[in-house]
Amino acid sequence: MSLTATVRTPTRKQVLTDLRRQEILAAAVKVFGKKGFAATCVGDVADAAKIAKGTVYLYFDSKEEIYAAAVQMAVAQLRERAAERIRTVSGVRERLALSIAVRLEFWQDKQSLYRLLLTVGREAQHKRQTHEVLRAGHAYFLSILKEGEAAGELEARDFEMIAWAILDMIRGCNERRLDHLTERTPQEDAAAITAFALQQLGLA
Amino acid sequence: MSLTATVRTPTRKQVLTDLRRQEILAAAVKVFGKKGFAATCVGDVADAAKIAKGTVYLYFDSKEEIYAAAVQMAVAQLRERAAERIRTVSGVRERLALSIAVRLEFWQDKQSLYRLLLTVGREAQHKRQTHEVLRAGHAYFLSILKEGEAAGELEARDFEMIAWAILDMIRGCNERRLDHLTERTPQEDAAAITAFALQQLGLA
Amino acid sequence: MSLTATVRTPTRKQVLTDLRRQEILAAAVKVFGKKGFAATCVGDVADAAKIAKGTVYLYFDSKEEIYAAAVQMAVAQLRERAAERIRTVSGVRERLALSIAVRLEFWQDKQSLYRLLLTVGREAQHKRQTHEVLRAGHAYFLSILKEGEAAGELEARDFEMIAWAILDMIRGCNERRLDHLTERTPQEDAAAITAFALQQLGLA
Amino acid sequence: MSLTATVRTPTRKQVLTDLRRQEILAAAVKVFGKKGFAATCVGDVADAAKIAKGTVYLYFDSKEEIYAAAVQMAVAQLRERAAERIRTVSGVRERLALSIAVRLEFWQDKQSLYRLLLTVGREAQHKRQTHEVLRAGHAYFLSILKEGEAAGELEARDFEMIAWAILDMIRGCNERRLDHLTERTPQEDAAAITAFALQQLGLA
DNA sequence: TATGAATGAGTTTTCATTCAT
DNA sequence: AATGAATGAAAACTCATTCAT
Repeated sequence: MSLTATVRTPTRKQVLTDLRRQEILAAAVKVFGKKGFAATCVGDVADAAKIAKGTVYLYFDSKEEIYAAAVQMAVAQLRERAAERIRTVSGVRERLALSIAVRLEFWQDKQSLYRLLLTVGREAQHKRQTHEVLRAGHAYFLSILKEGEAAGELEARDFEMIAWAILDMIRGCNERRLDHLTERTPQEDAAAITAFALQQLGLA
Repeated sequence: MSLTATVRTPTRKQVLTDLRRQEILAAAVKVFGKKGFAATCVGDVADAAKIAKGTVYLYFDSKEEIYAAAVQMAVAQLRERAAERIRTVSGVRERLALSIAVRLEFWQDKQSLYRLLLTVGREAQHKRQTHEVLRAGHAYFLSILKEGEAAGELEARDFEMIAWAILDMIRGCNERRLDHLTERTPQEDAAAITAFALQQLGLA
Repeated sequence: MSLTATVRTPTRKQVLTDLRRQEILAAAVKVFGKKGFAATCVGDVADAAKIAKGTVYLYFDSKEEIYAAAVQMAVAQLRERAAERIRTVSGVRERLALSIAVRLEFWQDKQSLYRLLLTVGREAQHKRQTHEVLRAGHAYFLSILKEGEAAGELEARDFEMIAWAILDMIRGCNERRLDHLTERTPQEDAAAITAFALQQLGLA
Repeated sequence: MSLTATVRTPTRKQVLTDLRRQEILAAAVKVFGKKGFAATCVGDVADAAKIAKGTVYLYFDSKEEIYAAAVQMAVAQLRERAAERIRTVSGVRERLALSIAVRLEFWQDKQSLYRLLLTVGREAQHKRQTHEVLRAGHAYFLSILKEGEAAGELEARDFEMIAWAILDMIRGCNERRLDHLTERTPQEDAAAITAFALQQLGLA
């Protein structure tokens, strides 16, 4: 009960609590992604996290809250990773190619996370969050194109539409791979989408 | 009890039954689209259709069957609409333009139906049905392109990928309109997507 | 609206009503006997009677009432048929042999009726009726034995018990035949049971 | 957390689980016996066991399984009881007398269990299980008789039929006592049935 | 009188959440 | 803090009964 102890204890507790929360969220992402929100029961999450059902409720108030936190975590990871590789290159061609490639390769080993975003992001109560992610992606590609125009690398076109088209194709390829509807690699898809975009931009 | 009456009776019953089914399906589309498949209970569908819960089961064997029928109805309607307009034109350019336009205009007044396909189609147990719809759409555009090649209107390209890209862009535009993320009209979107496609095909 | 018409009409109606009731009961015996009371739904009875579900309720107030009437009918038939053949013979041996044989042969073509009595008669609310039938059977065999004693054909024994034993064996044989647990004919069973009884009575 | 505790823990859990199962089964026997299988709902069983409806499903997968377990329990108890007393005697007379007595005395304080077997066993879906019980009983008496023949204590007869007759009489006596149609004691009934059997076997 | 579509209370079963240990 | 047995509200589905035609 010394001063130091009093100060440290909550911190240590906080760290442990956060760790447990992360473990539970990782498990939640896995099972929600596999079976969807409604078809997943709290017991499934607990099992996947190798803890008891009751323990889940020590860290989250409800199933809803678990889900919301899982989505939030997924989105945060996505943004962080995506931003990280892009700054290393310059020029429209390279930045486009890399941005597309990142968005296709990133999910390779995160299928359940992607599945979670797809299934859960569709549910009414999470629309807003999903829209934010989409808008951010669009803004990002738009900025590449506009900077290209500013740098004289591109002529003015309907960049808005092209940016959406790029996102749509990325999403389509990702979903098809997730659902085993394609045998192409992320790299092959990235190349095709990039070529597609360049042709629209008159850079082919 | 005239001969005609006797002959018509089963028809009349059939008509009434079909009407009820349509009513229930319309209600189902509405509530499934709003709350998702899992979060909607049969009572909700019944309430929306203003009938008793048990009555639903006179027309459908299970909640699953209602969903399947709703999707089937939507797909059938779309196909019919598409087929009826497509007969009026010939040539790759026109067929492509029209097919894309139909797929964008069709959903204008069927937003809850489209929402149903989006949300519910994502759930694990309905993957297969969703995939069928996607594959059918892909096959359809692919056939237009291949016939164009056979007719000498197009040179050989990666038609597979182009067909998927068209579908991806259509889907993206539709979803953005559904979510009020765009202010473009279906016609404007159709024109843009068609232009994209033609450029990829070297017909721009 | 003449006097005759007024008098006749209810009679004619009554006859028709009774006929319909009989038809429905015959159908009820069949399906109740096959599936039991609880597992049979009114629709099954209606189907078996080839009428509409609603029509059943024009002749009976409830499913319970159908069942009660069916049991009553079954019991009445049983008594009538059993009594009919017995008076033709005299002497303990013959009366016993014939009484046993009748009770085994009677059910040969009335399996669903017997099944009905077995399954339904077991249910709590129909205990009393079932007991009446059993007691009547016991009283009947007891009277044969007592008359035999009075006539000097038999020495005094525990006739009560022997009468019950005869009934028990008859019932056992009937049930085994009903359930296909035996390949013996009713006649073979009757002979065996009669031999048993005679041995107990010292007449073997 | 001693070694013993660690070793015992699963055992303790198992014991508690078994206890609960027994409690539920006891309640089930009571209500099934009173109202029959179909007319009893799981809530009734839960109420009788003074637990919540959902709790029942922690110990049994379905209403069907409860019934099956109850019957199995009854049969196992009967067998155990019979086997334990039968080892004390030898010779056809004694084994027969004892086997019959056990089957009559056993049910004295288990009326609702017996009622369960009677009422529920009659329902179509449980026929098979009931038949198994009957066949086992028959096989048991048959084996006593055949061993008696092998040991030279009995001459060959229609043992099949005699074994059935014994079972039929036991059943009749049991049912009459259940329904208050008799005032005899199980012991008196046992003596009478045994005497009956011995006379048929020429051992009287 | 006959029909069978409609009803809604009742049944089995699941599962998020609580709480005694 | 951790557990998992217990709870009971809610869901899918059934079916006896009613009633408009």
